[in-house]
Amino acid sequence: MLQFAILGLLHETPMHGYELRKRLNSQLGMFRAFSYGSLYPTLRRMRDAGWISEDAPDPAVEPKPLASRRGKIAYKLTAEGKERFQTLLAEVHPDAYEDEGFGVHFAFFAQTDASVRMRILEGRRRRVEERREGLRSALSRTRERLDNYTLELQRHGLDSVDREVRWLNELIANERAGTPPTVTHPEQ
Amino acid sequence: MLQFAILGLLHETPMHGYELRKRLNSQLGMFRAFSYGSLYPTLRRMRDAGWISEDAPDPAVEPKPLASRRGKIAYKLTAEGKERFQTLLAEVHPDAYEDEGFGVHFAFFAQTDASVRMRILEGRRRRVEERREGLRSALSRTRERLDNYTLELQRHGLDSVDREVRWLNELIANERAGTPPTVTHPEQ
DNA sequence: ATCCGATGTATCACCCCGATACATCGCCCA
DNA sequence: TGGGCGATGTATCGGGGTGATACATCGGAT
Repeated sequence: MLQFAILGLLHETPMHGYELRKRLNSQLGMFRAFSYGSLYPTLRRMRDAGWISEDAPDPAVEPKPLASRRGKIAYKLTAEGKERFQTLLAEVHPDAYEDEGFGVHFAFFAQTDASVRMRILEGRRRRVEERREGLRSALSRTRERLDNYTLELQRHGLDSVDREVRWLNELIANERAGTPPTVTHPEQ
Repeated sequence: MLQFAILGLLHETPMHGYELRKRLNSQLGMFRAFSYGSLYPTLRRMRDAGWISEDAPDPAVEPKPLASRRGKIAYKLTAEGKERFQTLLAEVHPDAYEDEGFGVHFAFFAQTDASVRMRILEGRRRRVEERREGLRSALSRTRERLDNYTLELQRHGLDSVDREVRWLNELIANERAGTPPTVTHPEQ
């Protein structure tokens, strides 16, 4: 998943690891936050796999006698990396509508085929509706046994899930109407 | 955090690991789901720490020549475990209003001191408001550079955060009014 | 002149998830 | 009577993520 997000961001422009992490946590974030402890090992794995290449800008402009001279590294996609990204964009693996992956896939919808967009949105809706039904029945089953705080927590969780279903319904309706983005939100 | 949740559930009644996991994911879940891969190691750590003890019901009712006879284990709190739970209930560590811990702490509010409840709710609100401001400024800063899908994702995230702030405001107002639980929700 | 926060790369210990294996039990229905 | 099947139940393992930390540079503000 992190790999997919990195491919997508580097598809726009080459970037340093640091900038990559900032974009990861502001654009795709909100639902997921990545740390360096996962970013750098993942970048190394991707380089070894051949999806990306590293540009160490100046080999020896300032040779600095200190041995610990760590240079800045600009990462960019290789041809294989671009191909890999297109492949991932086109497939509708369950990852695309599970919690961890949906946000990332959605963030790249502008580059995704319309039919794939629809399949992902519907898969996600189905997934969230299943959870909603599970919560509903659990709540009605245990309503008496729980104190009011626990109950309120359940209710709030159920509300959140419900809200996401409605959001997905709007998006799906707009996709069908051929009005993909720009849902008219009254801003507060 | 898992430890706190386990202490709280075992505080009601002794339980098997299996039942424990079910309760964990239905009552405190919604925001977090625990797996056996974390549950059993955690139980072992807690047993070693002395918070809980294991009851293997029948030592040798049926000695079954098969060596692989794994018995059911009922976990229950020790005196130290109860004390530990009370300590955790009383302290207002940042964990209590970070994402991972807030849900669990809230679920045990019925057993929590009123002043601690208030401090946790206010801490959580502050935390979520900070995030909201971060998102707001990030959104207005990058509004032009983003495609409409990414924008819509940001907006939905912002809405969610906003909704949580309003929820916390209601809860805090009710706490102040001395009407702790049972917020009047019109049920759909 | 100096301090400080942002930029930048990197690692480590600890923890958690998802999948899997294995075993028993209660229940239905054929 | 038996046979299947889903729920109950304990347990582990690989892969991977988090949070903290270390180190280094650089531009700007005081």
